Amino acid sequence: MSDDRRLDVLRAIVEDYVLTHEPVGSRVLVERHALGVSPATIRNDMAALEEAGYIAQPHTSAGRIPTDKGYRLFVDRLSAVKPLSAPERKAISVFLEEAVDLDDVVDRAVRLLAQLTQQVAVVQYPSLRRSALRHVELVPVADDRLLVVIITETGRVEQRIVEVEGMDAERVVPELRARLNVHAAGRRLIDLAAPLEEMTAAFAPQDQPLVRQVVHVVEDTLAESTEERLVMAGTANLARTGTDFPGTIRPVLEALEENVVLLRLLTEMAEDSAGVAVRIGRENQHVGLTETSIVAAGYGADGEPLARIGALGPTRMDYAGTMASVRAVARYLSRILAG
Amino acid sequence: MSDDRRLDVLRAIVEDYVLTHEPVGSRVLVERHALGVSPATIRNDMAALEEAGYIAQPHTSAGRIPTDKGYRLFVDRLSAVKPLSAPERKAISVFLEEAVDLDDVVDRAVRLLAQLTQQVAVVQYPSLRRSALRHVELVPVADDRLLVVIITETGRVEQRIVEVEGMDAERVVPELRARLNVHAAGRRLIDLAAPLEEMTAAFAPQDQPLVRQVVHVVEDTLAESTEERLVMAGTANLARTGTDFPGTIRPVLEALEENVVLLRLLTEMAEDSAGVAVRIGRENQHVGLTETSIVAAGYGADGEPLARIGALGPTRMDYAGTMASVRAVARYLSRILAG
DNA sequence: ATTAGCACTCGCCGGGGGTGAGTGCCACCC
DNA sequence: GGGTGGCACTCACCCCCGGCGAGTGCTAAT
Repeated sequence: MSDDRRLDVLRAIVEDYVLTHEPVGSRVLVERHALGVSPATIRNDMAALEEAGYIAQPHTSAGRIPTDKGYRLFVDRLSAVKPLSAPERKAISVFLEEAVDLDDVVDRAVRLLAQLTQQVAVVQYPSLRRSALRHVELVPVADDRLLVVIITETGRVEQRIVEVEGMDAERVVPELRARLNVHAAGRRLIDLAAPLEEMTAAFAPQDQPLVRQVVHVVEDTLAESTEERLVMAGTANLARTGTDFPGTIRPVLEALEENVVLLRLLTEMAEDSAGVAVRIGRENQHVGLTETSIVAAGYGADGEPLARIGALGPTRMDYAGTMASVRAVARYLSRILAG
Repeated sequence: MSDDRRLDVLRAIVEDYVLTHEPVGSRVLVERHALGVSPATIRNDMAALEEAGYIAQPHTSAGRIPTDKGYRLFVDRLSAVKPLSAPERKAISVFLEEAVDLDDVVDRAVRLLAQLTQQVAVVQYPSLRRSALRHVELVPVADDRLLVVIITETGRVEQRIVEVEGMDAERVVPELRARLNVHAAGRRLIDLAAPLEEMTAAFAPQDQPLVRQVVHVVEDTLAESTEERLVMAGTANLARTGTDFPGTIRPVLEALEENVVLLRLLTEMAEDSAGVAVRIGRENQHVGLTETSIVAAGYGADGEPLARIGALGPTRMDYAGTMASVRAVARYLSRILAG
């Protein structure tokens, strides 16, 4: 028995099932794919594939459907990411380039991805952690309140308000603003700690509390909060076919509202050689997502991605197409942000 | 025939139907409500109510369900907004007061409302249009790029980047920053036009393009873009019962993704005397929302609301409870933002 | 190793009768 | 004239059942 043919059979089953949403039997398999053998032979292969856990039967007299394990093998070894056509790539590029600012870029990217994949699309905001600082601005807005505005190389602006008692705005703030920008400009968070510590030491003792507070806020803002923002589009695609999920899509929607869950998932996902990561069905431990698959890719600088984008849909999805779209959008997003 | 009793019957039908999600017949009506007459009498009343268009029969041998018109009468004349209990109010207040900044307030409010109503909750960000300006900050970030940061009385911070050729940052920007803050501080958009025009005229002719551009951005930012932000929670509640919507919830989810549609809807809705506005079923022209009702209320200053919040669910919803929750959250939101 | 043949399983579909909730109407009562 | 009991009627829902057919696993032959 040929192992190659068995894999061909698995590939054919996945492709047919994704297309038709119906269990696929041995006869249609030989009709639709040039397998060169009879249905009986296929049946033997299918029995072996089922034994190995790659496919399953919904009930006795039905065809086979792929298991999570079957999809995994398909994704890892049987499917090639099919590149998009030139016009498609052109359309993506043009659409994204029309964006007027970062929010618009992200918004367009997520809608585009939802449209392309016909799945739920998720875009994580560029992470400040790995993004270099461009400018810090301090604005006193009341006797005891100081607004800290942080501008990054990616064009992102974050603001925080710190409350400080007995602040001498006239004297300290301009100096702090100047020093901060000298020490911070162009640096990434990871390179900031030492220079800022040095800078703090240079201030007079009575000003140190204020300085420390501001430094803390700058570091804090870059480190945490902004990594947590993401936008989503295409949730309506979940309701496309009633048969896609057992019962309701409620648990999926609930999981999607937990941004924390999604963010953890995205950051956990390691990319393979093609730059795309895939989680299939129960590989997602989260209870609401055991019937879904997620395709994700990083964007930003090539070596070290700033953030990730992803597409989420039923395990029975067009992996090749989805992976191609996710990768393409991630690449154009990187290009836009770099330019 | 007593008109009062007919209205009692309608109220009883709405209440039972909302509770059971099943067409309600004459017998259960007299069993569950102290109507004091026999089922036969109720049947006559029901025939009259159906004739008048307030209720309908799904099929010949079924009970009655309310029509949109029936819900409308119920909301307008038959239901009192039932105030929340003291512990409930306390919990709302405490939960919202724990918020650390505006984003957090809005996020907590929307989740809270979704939880309370078991519907989809929507919160519109406080509108800058009616919010007074606190401070404008100008930050040159490159030779030809100027960052404009706008801070409002509600603590909102908006930023825009304007591109200007041949900007003399050293000279003009500080002056413009100073003048802007003198002329704009504490004013609402509606009061800004004249002072800004005057201010612009005071600048040297060669600086006018820059000044006009910045003024334009300030006015623009306050007028439009920021009114368009809203957050949503509880979409999973749409999938609670499969029977709530004919077929799928897909059109509803699609409509909900069109923020523009929701924003228009919210701003169109006029509040009644109780401070709550209700749109029922087909009163929402938007095609995806003809099977849903929306309960909305403004928040912010009492006279002139800054923005609106709303709860959206199937027309068959608990109007009294939803209206109470929406009103309560709106009030506490107003209080938090004022404090 | 592959294949044709064959018996077997079992989900799906359509038809049909029974059931019961609910109605509309009519005659009657106060 | 409004309210009521009685009654025939309608019709969605449920369950049962038999036929159908897709698909399988097994076996024997090539």
